[in-house]
Amino acid sequence: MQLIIKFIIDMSQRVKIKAILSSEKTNYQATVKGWVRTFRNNQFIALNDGSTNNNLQVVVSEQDMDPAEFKRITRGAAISVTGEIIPSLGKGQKLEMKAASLEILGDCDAEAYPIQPQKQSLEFLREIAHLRFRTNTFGAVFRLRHSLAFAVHQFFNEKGFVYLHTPIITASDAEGAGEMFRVTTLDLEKLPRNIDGDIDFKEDFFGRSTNLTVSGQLEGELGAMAFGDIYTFGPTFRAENSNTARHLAEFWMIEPEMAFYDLKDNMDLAEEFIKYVIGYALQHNREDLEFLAQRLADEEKQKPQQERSEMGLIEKLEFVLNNQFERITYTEAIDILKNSKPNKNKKFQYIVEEWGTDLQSEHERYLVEKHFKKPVILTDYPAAIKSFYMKRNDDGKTVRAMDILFPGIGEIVGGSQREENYDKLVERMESMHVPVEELSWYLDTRRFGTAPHAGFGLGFERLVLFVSGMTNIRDVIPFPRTPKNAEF
RNA sequence: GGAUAAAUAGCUCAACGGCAGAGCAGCGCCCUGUUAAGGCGCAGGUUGAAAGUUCGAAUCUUUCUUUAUCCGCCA
Repeated sequence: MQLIIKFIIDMSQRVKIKAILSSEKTNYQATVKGWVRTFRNNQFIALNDGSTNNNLQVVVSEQDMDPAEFKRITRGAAISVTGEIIPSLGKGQKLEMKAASLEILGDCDAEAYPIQPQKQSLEFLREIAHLRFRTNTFGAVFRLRHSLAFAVHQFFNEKGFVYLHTPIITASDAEGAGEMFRVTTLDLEKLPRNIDGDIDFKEDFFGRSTNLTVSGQLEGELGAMAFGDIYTFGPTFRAENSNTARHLAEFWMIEPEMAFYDLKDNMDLAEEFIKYVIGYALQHNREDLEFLAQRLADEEKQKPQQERSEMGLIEKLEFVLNNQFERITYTEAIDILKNSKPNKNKKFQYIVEEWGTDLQSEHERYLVEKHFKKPVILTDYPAAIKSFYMKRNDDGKTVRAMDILFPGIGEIVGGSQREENYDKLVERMESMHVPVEELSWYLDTRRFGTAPHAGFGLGFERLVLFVSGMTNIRDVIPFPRTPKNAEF
């Protein structure tokens, strides 16, 4: 607060529009710099500088200006204005700036500028992702994204976690988390071959085959075995040909890994974490959320009655904050689904019949959106459908896995307690054809002072998707990478 | 990877076998305390691409491209 006041007093400094609008103060000189959103009535400039979704109304007088200069005040132009902040003479805003001097910093050809003061489709704006930040919707989304990222670090920092940077380039392709992108400096026109005719990766940059990471978990576990609690937060790459509104080829994942945690501790942390960052956004991004809530409400009006959601965006976020996530086992979920109406009426595309099959999206959605109507943590999945590193339960059939399912998003968190017993882990790897030799460094944690531990992965964009109320994951990352798309 | 749908002016859409249109944006003029300002006028098109059916195709058929939605993979 002190900083803001200092900026206001020092009139030679540029002041952020957010600081001006959030203060009651009037009758002082200030300089603002930003981009013209609209220019109404040859008199009123709606100026936005990205600090807030709200614009500052700048009042200019045509008579006081050089006509050539005046014509350059166009939608999209970057300008610097110095003037007095006064109580607005018109309705619709409390404050406005009476311009004393105005400088065009950067012209904007209004005819060629694709951002227009009307509803533009999200698909079109996605094609001009380099300019879409300048719209209200994307301004709100990406300020929100920033806040959520900041809250992630703050949460873990407050809890004493160490932020560990796990590698982006990795030589292990044994994690089974998905198809990988190859990293190479080999000349694709002239690939070196060994005696057997295979590609000779000894000639490659790292002297071996390398890929982009699909998960920092295995390296994260190494850190947890020293620091106790660590988290990673970095880009993750999956070369899956996934064409959905909730998959990206390049996305940001948060992966905490905690020594001495069991599955319950893991769930408790995940729930506390999600609630913390949502709470942070509610507290710090009220205006952006209110704008996004309105946008969502307008969108909902277009839908048929039964498809509309019962809660508004902010209401939905507060509901998540104030209610316990439902915790049930896979086995309980199967029972609920078996006895559910859509299963009995054969409304499900995939009818739930026996224990052991993986749940389909429609089943997850039924549990979350119809049955419990809140986030659900599913635990203790059949071992056969989960990864090699998950700890086996005493029943021999299930593993200590947990997936957190969110309405509209599906799986937002996937995690587990890890198998800390060397022999059991190796046995499991062998039966799942995971190359034991290649992961000897990972197995060393189980050889030297192994300890119970657990962790999870949270898809950051899926979190932003949920909090922003957007529906396509491509609209919550600045420059989405998806199959057949790596523009910008 | 599979299924379905869509593609018309810069943008958002209409025309659904018979002359391709509106709103917004742009340009010109007018108005001047506006609120995605308003008024009058002008300009803007190889209807995603290619082929076919037809007297006639934006409209029907086929192929391709791109996009969206759903499913699969998953965070």
